[in-house]
Amino acid sequence: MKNGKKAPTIFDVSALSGFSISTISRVINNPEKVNAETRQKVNNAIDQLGFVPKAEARARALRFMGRIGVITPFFTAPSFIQRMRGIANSLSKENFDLVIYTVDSNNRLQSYLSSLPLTGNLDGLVIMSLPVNDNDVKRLLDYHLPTTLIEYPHPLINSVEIDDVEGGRIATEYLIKKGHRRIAFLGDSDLPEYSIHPVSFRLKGFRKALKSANIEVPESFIRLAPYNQEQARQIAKELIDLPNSPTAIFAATDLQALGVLKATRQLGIKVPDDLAIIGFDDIDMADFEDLTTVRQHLDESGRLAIEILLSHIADSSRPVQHVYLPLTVIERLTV
Amino acid sequence: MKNGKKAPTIFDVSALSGFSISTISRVINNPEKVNAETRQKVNNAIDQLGFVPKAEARARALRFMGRIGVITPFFTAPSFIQRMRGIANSLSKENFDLVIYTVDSNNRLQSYLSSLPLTGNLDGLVIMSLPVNDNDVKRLLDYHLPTTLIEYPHPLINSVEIDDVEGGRIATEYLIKKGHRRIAFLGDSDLPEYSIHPVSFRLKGFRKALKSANIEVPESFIRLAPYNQEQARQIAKELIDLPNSPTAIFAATDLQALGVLKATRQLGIKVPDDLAIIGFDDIDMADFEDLTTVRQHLDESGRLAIEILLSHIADSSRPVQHVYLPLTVIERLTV
DNA sequence: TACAATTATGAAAGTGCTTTCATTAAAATA
DNA sequence: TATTTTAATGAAAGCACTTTCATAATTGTA
Repeated sequence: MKNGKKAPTIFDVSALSGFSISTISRVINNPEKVNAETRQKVNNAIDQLGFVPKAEARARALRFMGRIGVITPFFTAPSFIQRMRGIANSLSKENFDLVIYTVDSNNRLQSYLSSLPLTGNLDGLVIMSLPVNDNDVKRLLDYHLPTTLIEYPHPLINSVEIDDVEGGRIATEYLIKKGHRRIAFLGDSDLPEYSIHPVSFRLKGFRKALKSANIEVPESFIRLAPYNQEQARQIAKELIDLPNSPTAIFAATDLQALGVLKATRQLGIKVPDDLAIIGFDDIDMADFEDLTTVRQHLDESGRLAIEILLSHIADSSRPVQHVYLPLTVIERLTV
Repeated sequence: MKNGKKAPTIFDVSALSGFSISTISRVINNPEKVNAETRQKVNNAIDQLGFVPKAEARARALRFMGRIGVITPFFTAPSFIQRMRGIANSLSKENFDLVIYTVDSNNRLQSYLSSLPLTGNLDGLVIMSLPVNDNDVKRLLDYHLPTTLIEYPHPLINSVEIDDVEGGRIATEYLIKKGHRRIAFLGDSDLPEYSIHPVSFRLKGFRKALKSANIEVPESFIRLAPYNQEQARQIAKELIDLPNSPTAIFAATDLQALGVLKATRQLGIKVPDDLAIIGFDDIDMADFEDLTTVRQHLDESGRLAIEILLSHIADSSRPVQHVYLPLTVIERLTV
């Protein structure tokens, strides 16, 4: 198969197969554009020589690597996955490879952030729901690695964001408009050090809306719990057991809202009559469960991030873009 | 530092500094061969432009980081995502990058399969729920690209599989043991040409189990529908409306089982008393919905695939491994 | 001071690939 | 059968550098 010689080039394959280098290149990159018989012969020659195209030469000729990196928190929350889906979908249409870097500690985040821009084997980077500091940004800029941030903004870098305060406000106002006065808030706690915490902004919006409406919230109505359904269910039960319990709960993430919903089912509480529930995110399951929620269009955020990124890769003179995704209450059956 | 332009090339530095590209190149690669004053000027120009020689960057990229590719069907079914999660999780613990190749057509699959082994970019490959032919396998082997298949086996390549026939049998027997005699089957149809179809094996198991138990199935009890909840819900309603309707439904995927479950809620049918439902896969949502199902431990399949892959990367003399994942009925509340 | 060495530089020829464009052969249509 | 389309191929022009070789300027030597 391989003879001990120098690494074979596309020219060797051309010589052995009798076809031009253009055809060899085609067999490798656009096999469907070449006659089956020819393709077969070329492939034979490739196999015979053990030819492996050099990535560096390829990148040089193409002027890009065809590879986008995504730095994302540990693959676990449904919302991350839906963003990823948006990213993967639009990327595959554009014929880019997707390289995923999962972050499970501050250390790892920093290590990615400091090495990735230097390696030169990425055409662009998406940083999802993770904080970057000025130093990281400077490096990204210095090494000309086009980047889009999702959820965490920075003035010098493209971003796709939502206004969490506003989102919290919208959700709460919706509840108020429906006549609720005793409204509880359920958010997540125990966030890992490397991650960001949008929920605290949603809480801010919650407070703001109530203040505008001149409604007092007892502190016992504001609860934080680890981000999972089990704990949310637990808290929901506690809230329901409170004397003068809330008539509505705003859960700052859908996952937790679903936990609350489950609690109501177990307790035989009627939703929305006895208790209204509104979530935040609009994950896939929200639709299935008919959960009323604030949609932030997760898939779209991924799609958009890629769109912006690719446009900046194509034309790096474009000005930095900061896109705000609209937030809307999706009315379903739980309020 | 950088003005919004394209990434500068050695030519830009040449133009700005007034020296030829040869000199620029020398300043970078053999600084001692160029006059100190010239070198200074060139360096100034380099700094001014923020020029980063691509090749050098790439050299630095020779960091110790491996790269694992995963070829996966279009990022959509929850089961794929859970497998991915298993993969991403175990990979992030090791020093490997994860490159994702999403397949949305036969063409693309073939193009990945024929080009990936050649590029030498990957240290290992996982092919998820996608069929490979002997030719593909030969290429993988010839180019020494360690590979693990998930769900679709091949004698010459590592694989992580489940026995779908057996799974269908288990689910059906479970229903029979619970006293059901009129059992319907709901599977998915309209599979894209490039994908595999485990559900047909589950149907085989279904038939087998019924035969062993001497139970006849009317053909009207065996239904296929596109893979989504909406259609599943529709079909469920039709089944329920049948004269002498089934007392149990085996949905060959959880997603469809959940569609059925939703139909029962809308129709006010009591589960499991009026209708029992069993699914297959055990996706996250199954737990939330208390769906009785056959667990195939999706996360684990991803984890295992990586484990096998890495061990083969470390020691290529290892014999091919075919691992069968156990299937068990997870008893929850719908049967 | 004449001539060889040395040093600093640029022109141009690679490097291994991709892609555009033109050409030819084959198929489809009139 | 003549003519337009389409498919399959090759020639050649990039791509972003590195390297070789030739040339000019400077220094060293007798």
